[in-house]
Amino acid sequence: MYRTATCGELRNQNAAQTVTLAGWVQKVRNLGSMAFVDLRDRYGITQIVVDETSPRELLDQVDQLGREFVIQVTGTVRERSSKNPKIATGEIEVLACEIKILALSETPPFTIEENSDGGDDLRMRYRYLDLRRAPLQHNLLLRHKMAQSVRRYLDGQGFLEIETPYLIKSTPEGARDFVVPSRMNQGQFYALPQSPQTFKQLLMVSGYDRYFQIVRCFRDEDLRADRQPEFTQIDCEMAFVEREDVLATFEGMARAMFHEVLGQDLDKVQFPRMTYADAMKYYGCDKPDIRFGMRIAEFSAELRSTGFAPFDSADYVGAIAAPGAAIYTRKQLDELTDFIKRPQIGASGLIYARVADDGTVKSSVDKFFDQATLQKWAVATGAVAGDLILVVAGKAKMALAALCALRLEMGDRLGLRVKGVFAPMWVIDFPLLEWDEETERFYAMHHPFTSPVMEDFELFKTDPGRVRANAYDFVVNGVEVGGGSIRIHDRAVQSRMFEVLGFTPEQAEEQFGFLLGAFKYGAPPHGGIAFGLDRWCAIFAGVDSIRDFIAFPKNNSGRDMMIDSPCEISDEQLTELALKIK
RNA sequence: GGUGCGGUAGUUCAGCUUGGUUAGAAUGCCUGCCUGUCACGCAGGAGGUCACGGGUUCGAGUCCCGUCCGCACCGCCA
Repeated sequence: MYRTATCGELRNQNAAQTVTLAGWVQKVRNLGSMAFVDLRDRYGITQIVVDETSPRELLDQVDQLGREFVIQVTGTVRERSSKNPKIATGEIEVLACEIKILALSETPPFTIEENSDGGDDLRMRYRYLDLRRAPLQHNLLLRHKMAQSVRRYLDGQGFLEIETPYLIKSTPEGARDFVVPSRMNQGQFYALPQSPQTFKQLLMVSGYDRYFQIVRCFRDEDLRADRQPEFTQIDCEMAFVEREDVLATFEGMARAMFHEVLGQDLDKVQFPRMTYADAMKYYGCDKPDIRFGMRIAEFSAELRSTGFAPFDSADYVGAIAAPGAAIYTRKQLDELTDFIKRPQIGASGLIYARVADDGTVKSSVDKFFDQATLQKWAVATGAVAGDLILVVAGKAKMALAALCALRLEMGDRLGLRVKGVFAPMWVIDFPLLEWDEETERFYAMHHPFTSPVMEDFELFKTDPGRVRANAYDFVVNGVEVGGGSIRIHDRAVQSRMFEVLGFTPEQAEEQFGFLLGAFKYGAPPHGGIAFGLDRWCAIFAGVDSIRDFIAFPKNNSGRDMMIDSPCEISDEQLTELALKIK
């Protein structure tokens, strides 16, 4: 037996017991005729001591230990004469009588501590060392708890966990596919699934009316802090349901997770619902952070022909009021101006107005607007004495994006985006279709299997862009954590959808014939949702990047820096696959 | 595809704006001393292709151009 206890469990009540511990050497503190060794495993750190009562060779042995050596220590638990309240085992130490080295270690390239001195690059290359650090272990533990919580809840609701294939078929819609060449079918390729979408719908046709899967999905698109080429979805589908059934079921799941994982019981009232149109209007994006107000007020119409060129020529003028920010200095305002003038946003400028203590409004454009007009700005944005009104004008898309970014920036600066506070919500009534200027055709905003809101069905003929989708996103603190829809289960509606998307019947048949075929044999009404597990973990931990919730993530350019992939393959492999690299 | 920031000791960084003696700090590492440490302490030591290539200059870590790499963002992500 390698150990009788872990490094995190011994307390005063274990005093006088003989124990054997095994773990990694965190630190050796050699004081001459006595020495301390911090022994670490994933449960904690226990102090090993060798003192004047110990045999001389034990002290010599301790002197030979290096960081990250794996050792096994047998000794007696005793109360410390000077305790350390900072660690759980700080009351006790183990007086060693035998130390065995199980494995040597080279000096690691960075410190294996709470706050490592290693940079991202290095930590990724030595991910197996990085994963020894407590913060990473806590992250993976959090992820484990979330996955368990999901399974418990959904199992309790009668959902079956069913696996779907990873080697499937490439489709042109949506994200780029990762493809896998087939050796047995030369010149042909599998694609890795962007999501198990069509398979879960087929499972509904097959009568498994409640399905879920915690499943890896693959998208060959550029990465971000919150986007990895392979990521994990909590993928769910239900039959014989309407939107309300889906929302209620998964609101329940979210509550269970908040309770079980974070110990937070959310308000009993239903999660707020907001239409896509309202989200865009008041928050400038489809995933608002509603932990704080500062809603966008539009006053495009009122400000036309006032002689102020940036407003007169703009097709949109909007503003937000930052509470208490009237004290902002010129320098801070310049920073905000630069912030929205960045090429990523591309606003041409920022107009500001301060609300003084007496309620008068003093703006950067006083020459063009009288006090009565400025007062209207204050009323529209809800600004009161001490607030700062920030106005952006320009093309609607850009101005709303700028106001959205500005709102979040001010939220951060004013400490309104409080860690540990969660504002879950549903965004509903997304547009079904999105017009693409480049290819001059409609694309499905969600995916081509999303059901339109039936009362909008007639608009298909006249104004397809205005058809709403029976789709919904689950948003927490400004992050899209999940999304889903009621699906089309009617062959005729599905055909109509493909038609609007510019598919010929032949193309539709070739790409999705299996689904259309299945719908011939009795497809129940169904709908579902998928949540991004990695993102949900990051949200719960209050950080922006999902990388530290994935054991072995990829870097910015999609590389695994540890195993060094992707990499070239041998000529033999290429020949076998009938592939040629040009 | 694009924008911004960065690349200097094992590691994290300073130095670059204003080019000029032997490139510094902290930490880690090594050696010695040390009986209650837990960021142990004290003394000493080793450790550098200043990412790579080109250019400007009497002279480049420092200025310019290109390349590569990392990070963040825009496009993209049904």
